[in-house]
Amino acid sequence: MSTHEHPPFAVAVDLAIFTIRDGALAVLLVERGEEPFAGSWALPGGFVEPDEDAEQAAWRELREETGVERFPGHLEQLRTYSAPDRDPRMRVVSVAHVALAPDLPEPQAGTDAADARWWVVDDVLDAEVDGPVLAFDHRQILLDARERVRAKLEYTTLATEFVSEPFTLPELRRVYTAVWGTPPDLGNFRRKVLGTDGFVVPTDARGEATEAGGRPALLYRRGPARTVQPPMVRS
Amino acid sequence: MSTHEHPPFAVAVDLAIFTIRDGALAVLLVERGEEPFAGSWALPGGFVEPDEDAEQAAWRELREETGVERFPGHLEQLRTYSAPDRDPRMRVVSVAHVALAPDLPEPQAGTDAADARWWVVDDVLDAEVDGPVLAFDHRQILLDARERVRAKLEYTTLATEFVSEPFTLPELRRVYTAVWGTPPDLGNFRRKVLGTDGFVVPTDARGEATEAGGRPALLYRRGPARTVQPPMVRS
DNA sequence: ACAATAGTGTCTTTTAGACAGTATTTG
DNA sequence: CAAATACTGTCTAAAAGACACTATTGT
Repeated sequence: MSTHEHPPFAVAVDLAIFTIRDGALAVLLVERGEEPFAGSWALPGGFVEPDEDAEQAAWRELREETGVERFPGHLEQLRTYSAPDRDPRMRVVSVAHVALAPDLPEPQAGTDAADARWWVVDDVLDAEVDGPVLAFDHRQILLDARERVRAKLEYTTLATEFVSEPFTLPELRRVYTAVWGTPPDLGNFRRKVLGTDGFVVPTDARGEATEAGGRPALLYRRGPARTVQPPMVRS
Repeated sequence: MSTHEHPPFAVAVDLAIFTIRDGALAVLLVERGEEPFAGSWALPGGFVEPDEDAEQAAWRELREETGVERFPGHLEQLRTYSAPDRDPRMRVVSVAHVALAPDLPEPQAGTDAADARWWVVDDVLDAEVDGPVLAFDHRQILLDARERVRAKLEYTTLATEFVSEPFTLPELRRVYTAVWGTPPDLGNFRRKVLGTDGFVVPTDARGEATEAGGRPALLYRRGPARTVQPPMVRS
């Protein structure tokens, strides 16, 4: 490869930050205050600085956009989007990331963002009407990010990153229900989670019953296992 | 995000091009003729041009490096490597890709490359001695690429991209043997492949017996299925 | 007691693991 | 015929699917 004539690019990170809110998978979007796409909604993101790699930039943006000092969840690279015309201002290559976390506080609007809020993902992607218009290629990024999360719940223990410790199995099951859109069978779900070594580790405590009554659930913490084999299957 | 002060990056693609040669998984490497890492071996790659995205750049490099007009296999993005010091000359972000193909001709050395040849992947990554030294972070890229291929053979029909049509089931089984390092059980392998709708489609022809004799195998073509569910498992 | 939620047990079906056997070719 | 390779069948074990049942809480 030649060391000459490599055109300059800007390199950015974009983040699909997911959480579970009110039993649904939600994503953090910011309303753009400037052209292009002023008034549209976008995934939070920013440029990679000279002394950091894409992952460090993503962690930094994660703290800035959520207003949390130490982000409590999981972050991983999704893929890179590099269509020449994806940003009309200039050539920007974006290294998209997926982040998961237990319920986070309402976000702070950033300096360039008119507003920032959680959206129900299915309302953004699947709604016939009323969904926000997403800027740039962020609709595609969000589609890919949702599919990544759906797939990873099958063969990893990632679902535990959506709940704060300690947690109950019904809580964990609600994560699957929210992400997959349909609840896994109760008994089979418990059998799979408890039968997978290191998925969850029991505590000797139990949670509280709701106002309406009902048996309090046992509390668990995340186990050391990262994969589930054979995978849990979506029907 | 600010539209000001985004430092210039070069954006490159690097390719882990895999094929099966003599029953082993092989990867194409080029010997570097220039500093840095002159004399080391590297994954083929090049810079992304102003009017193309990373995938187009990867297809272009694929044709250039293999010397093939229409590359016959599969290409997908792996992940992006962006450590600030990964290239000592300047800031280069690399969008790595994985390519698979049936046996390709011996490669042509490119303009900057002193030499180019196929290497057995395990000799490059696992050998205690004698393995080539890989330039930049290409050892890590190759490790990630091999793991991607190993994993994808489990839950996709990608193995068929390693053989040319028409092919036999014993040929296809040798692909799994090469990639996983251990042969899947004969009967169970056939049951799984033939029992997965659209994995392979039979032809009415059969192949030729070897010189040493033996029953000729039936010939198949790739089917429309892209995923295998439940997955084929490595023991 | 009843509603609500958590948790257990069990029967059936599907699939993988292991491995023995049969079939068809060349020399 | 033997050697070599391709292919089939079968028994067992593991796991998932479906679904009924028991347990513990609040009002």
